[in-house]
Amino acid sequence: MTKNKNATPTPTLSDSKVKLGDVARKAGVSPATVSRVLNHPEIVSPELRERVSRAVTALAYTRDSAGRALKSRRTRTLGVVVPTLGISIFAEGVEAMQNRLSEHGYTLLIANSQYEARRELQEVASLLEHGVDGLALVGDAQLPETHQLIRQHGVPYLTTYVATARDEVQAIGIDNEGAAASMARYLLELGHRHFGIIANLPESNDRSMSRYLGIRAALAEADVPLPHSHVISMSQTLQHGRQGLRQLIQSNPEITAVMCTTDTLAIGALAEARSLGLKVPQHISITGFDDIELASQFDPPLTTISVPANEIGRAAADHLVNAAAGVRIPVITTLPHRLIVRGSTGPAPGLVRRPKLHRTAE
Amino acid sequence: MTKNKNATPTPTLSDSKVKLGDVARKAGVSPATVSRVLNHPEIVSPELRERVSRAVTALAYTRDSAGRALKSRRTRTLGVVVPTLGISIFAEGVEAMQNRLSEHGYTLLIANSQYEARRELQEVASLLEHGVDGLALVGDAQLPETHQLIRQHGVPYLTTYVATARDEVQAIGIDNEGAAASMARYLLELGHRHFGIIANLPESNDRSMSRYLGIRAALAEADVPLPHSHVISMSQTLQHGRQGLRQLIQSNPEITAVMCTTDTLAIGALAEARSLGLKVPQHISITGFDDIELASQFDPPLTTISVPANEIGRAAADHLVNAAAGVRIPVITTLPHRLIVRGSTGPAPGLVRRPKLHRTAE
DNA sequence: TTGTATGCGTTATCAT
DNA sequence: ATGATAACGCATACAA
Repeated sequence: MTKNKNATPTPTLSDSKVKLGDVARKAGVSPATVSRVLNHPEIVSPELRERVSRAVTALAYTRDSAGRALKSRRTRTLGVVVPTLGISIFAEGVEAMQNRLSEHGYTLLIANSQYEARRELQEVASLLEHGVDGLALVGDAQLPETHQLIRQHGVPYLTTYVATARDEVQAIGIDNEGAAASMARYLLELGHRHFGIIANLPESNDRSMSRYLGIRAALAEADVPLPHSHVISMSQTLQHGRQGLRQLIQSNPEITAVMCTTDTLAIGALAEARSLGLKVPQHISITGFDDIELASQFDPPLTTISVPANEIGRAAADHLVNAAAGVRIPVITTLPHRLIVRGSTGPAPGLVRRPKLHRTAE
Repeated sequence: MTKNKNATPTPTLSDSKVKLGDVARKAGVSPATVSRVLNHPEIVSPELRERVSRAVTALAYTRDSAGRALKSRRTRTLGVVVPTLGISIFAEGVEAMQNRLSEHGYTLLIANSQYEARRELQEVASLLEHGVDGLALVGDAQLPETHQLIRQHGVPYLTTYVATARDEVQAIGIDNEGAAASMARYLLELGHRHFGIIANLPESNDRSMSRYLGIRAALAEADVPLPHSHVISMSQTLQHGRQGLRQLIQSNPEITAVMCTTDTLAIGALAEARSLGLKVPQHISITGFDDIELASQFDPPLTTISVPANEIGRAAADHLVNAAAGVRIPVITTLPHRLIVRGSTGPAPGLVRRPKLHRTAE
């Protein structure tokens, strides 16, 4: 820990310890003026503004965020907690959010919960302690303490990837239940009557649960039974998608349509179907949810629901930046999803009814 | 903006504005003592320690990061800039890094450069202004200004996913060139003599460039020519992988082995090979790089190089936390990669030589 | 329009 | 071992 004063000969770039006062001295103005030029340039006379700006660049001055935050009570930092970055729609949403925040001079703190509500709480606590000006969560399965803690801190926050949330929490996302139901109805129209479901339903994944419930509701409405044995819960990997399909088909050979709550599971299922010698969609139809990049490129391409992760991330960023600036926005935003019909679905075997193409929902 | 003093009846959770002084008063000690209990419990008498702890929990006190940072000159925040989170190995690395930092009480600021060096510089500047205690970058293609800026701030940093970097920059990653060369040698042993390459070579992707150079070197050493027309540069999507293979094969039907610098390109190529009626590996061998989840699940499963993204993220986190604490670590870490032979590669058509299985390199 | 002066919440140095 | 006190760097209320 040795202080290296005057270690480098160049005076301008020598020490990173340039502070507001140094700039002020160099420009021959008061510290307050420098601060004004930096924060509200319009209220400073052009000449001083110019003088100060030159001094700033000459000294390569950058504001110290700590002093700034202490005085202004804002860190220009937002936080986000996602289940995992390993799921591409979350990675995409986070990236979109960061891109938008970058335009606003904000910066993004990221954390992941691994689908565990308790861990989510811990990460939220950590982010709050680090002074985030706002917070984005995913889904609607937080512990009550989590909401309590955030509110106690008086920090604006919202949840994403769902359209509605309990407890007056703002939400930006899609109607998972409705989307899944529309997918089920589409398959019903194709004549399918024997459904299998592969869903990842850990405790704190309410999105998959909503999707599952949406399917259930649509089938119930059409008086199509969905026995317990036709529903399999699997964690979200290609491997488990394969395994799910195998179990489903071996125990219930009558199934003609397998609905998965995510594309990852669905693509695993597609791969396994091929391994089992099942032709898709001639023998069996398979659907996903999310519309990840691979969905359109797989053989056969996957019928799925597109989730506008980019828009979600952008909207969350905009909303939080506004809220942090004190602008109250009462919007609960339900973003549109789309049912994208591709090659993995077709009429139930033995029927001649043709699928309608490219229906859009909502 | 109305101050709501005493708005809630519960005194303990009412205002988030509990500060160190409040705790001190409640515990009947000085602020200094509270600070000591929080930061150096061991130098405080057990009784006071106890009294203070109780007051802390009773008031639900959390330290204010701004005041803390201002005084201690550390934010307990690290920054990372990746090209994009859309590439799974980067998402995986970032997640691993965050997980590790979380254990240390650190928090992670994230930014993405979209493979643009100038943007990377901007994001670095932003992170530095936000007071990060350390910084992780990707690759070795930064602008000189980027390094200059970071050093000027005196912040510890390193670069990842590469084993070496110019200018004495610390690096944690794999030997991309060597790994790609070993893959090329493996294909040479299988009898291949006509190679095609699909690489994503934007200006600031030195990893792909290294891989490409590694291949080139291995082929040159074996006196196998690699004509210009056999090398195609494509951005990293499945679509472009398809397109790359099509162009390559249509223009150069003699090619029997296509090496891609990433799995995404390779899987696109595999998909296109199937569309073109080419059997893999009977007619053509295809290789990737990264070993993403899909690589082992595709049909045929992809021969590739595994990149230990988790280890990279963890090591980067550990290194930076140490460095931020003032511990100087001179380690440049080259992590091991593995050549993973799967079903997408086989002997060159017309030969009976069999592939050796599961060789590991380095 | 510009300057002066104060305090944001914390930690650390100094006494005691 | 504990308490008083002085910064840390900046933004703003107020004075000029």
